[in-house]
Amino acid sequence: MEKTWQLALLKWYRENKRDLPWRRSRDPYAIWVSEIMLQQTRVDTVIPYYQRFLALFPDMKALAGAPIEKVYKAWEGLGYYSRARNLQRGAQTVLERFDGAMPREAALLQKIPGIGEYTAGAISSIAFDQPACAVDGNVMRVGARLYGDGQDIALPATKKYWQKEALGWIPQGQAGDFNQALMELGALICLPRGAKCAACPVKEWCRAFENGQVEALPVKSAKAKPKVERYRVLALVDEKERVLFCRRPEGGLLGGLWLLPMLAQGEDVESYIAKLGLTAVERLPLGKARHVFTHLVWEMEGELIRVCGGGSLPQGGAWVEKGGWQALALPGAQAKLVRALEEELC
DNA sequence: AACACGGGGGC
DNA sequence: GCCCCAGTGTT
Repeated sequence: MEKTWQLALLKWYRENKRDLPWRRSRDPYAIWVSEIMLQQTRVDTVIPYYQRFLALFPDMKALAGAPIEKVYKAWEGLGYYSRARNLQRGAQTVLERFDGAMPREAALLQKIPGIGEYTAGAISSIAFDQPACAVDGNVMRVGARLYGDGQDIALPATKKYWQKEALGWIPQGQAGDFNQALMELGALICLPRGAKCAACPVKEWCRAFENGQVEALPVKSAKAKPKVERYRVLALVDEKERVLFCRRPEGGLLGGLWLLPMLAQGEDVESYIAKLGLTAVERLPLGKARHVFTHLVWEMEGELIRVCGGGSLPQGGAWVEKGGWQALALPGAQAKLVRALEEELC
């Protein structure tokens, strides 16, 4: 054990790192986009989105000036849609408040919408080689095992602890590679379950490996069970074969995305239709669908209702021609019902 | 400190 | 079906 685990890890990273698209760029904007996409999202999922997004919005100005609808469409299916909105707001912020140049210091980066402690440290270290830490779930897992630490990583206080520790680990002038090396170790070797300790470059230094505690660490307290909500999903189809979609308000669940109107259990379908000045001509079931969010479950029952007449539109509502909804950003939550609708209409 | 906020992958 | 994840913003 002639050297430190930090240098062993760095050496391993340089020999084994994956060839990822954002690692081919030194453009802070490109690195920023990748870090936002990678929040709570796996590398394999992100890659195609990243490439499409950079082709669509190659620089900060292109993103800042784009219609938000296009930004949402590019994000469709990635989830956590406030990331897309904040990324654009962030680009506008950098152009207006920072003269178009990304700040180098983590503390300044954190003033940009969508950039929190982790992402500020990641951009500062990776794009600018500033000595900042970037502590995420991976880094806490690696730390907990290396040091045999049983603190609950679900607690904010534990994150604070590891941020302070991780700052002290950074080899002089190599923050970018070192931080990426920690994440790479967490992603490839020090897995949540089934860790590949035999292939680990720092196993000689690992307390959990030494004590047979690898699977027991890190400690993470359980989250509350998701709440179940039941909805009737309506595909209202008018005489011209147009379908009513509603755009969700910004900020909340699926903010900015388009959905078929949903009625909570107990709400009356007839009166909803009547309120829009419509008359139901024909009704047929579209089947059931279930969608699980982190904190919520939607149990939906779809119904196609052919209507005539028409007066008012609901909040955020619009009649969309058959097939026209391909251009809208639709969440995965209703994908099954929208497919069933398409089958009925063709 | 707790909660809201998506979706996909692994077993 | 259950668990996990390259977090941030709001309250």
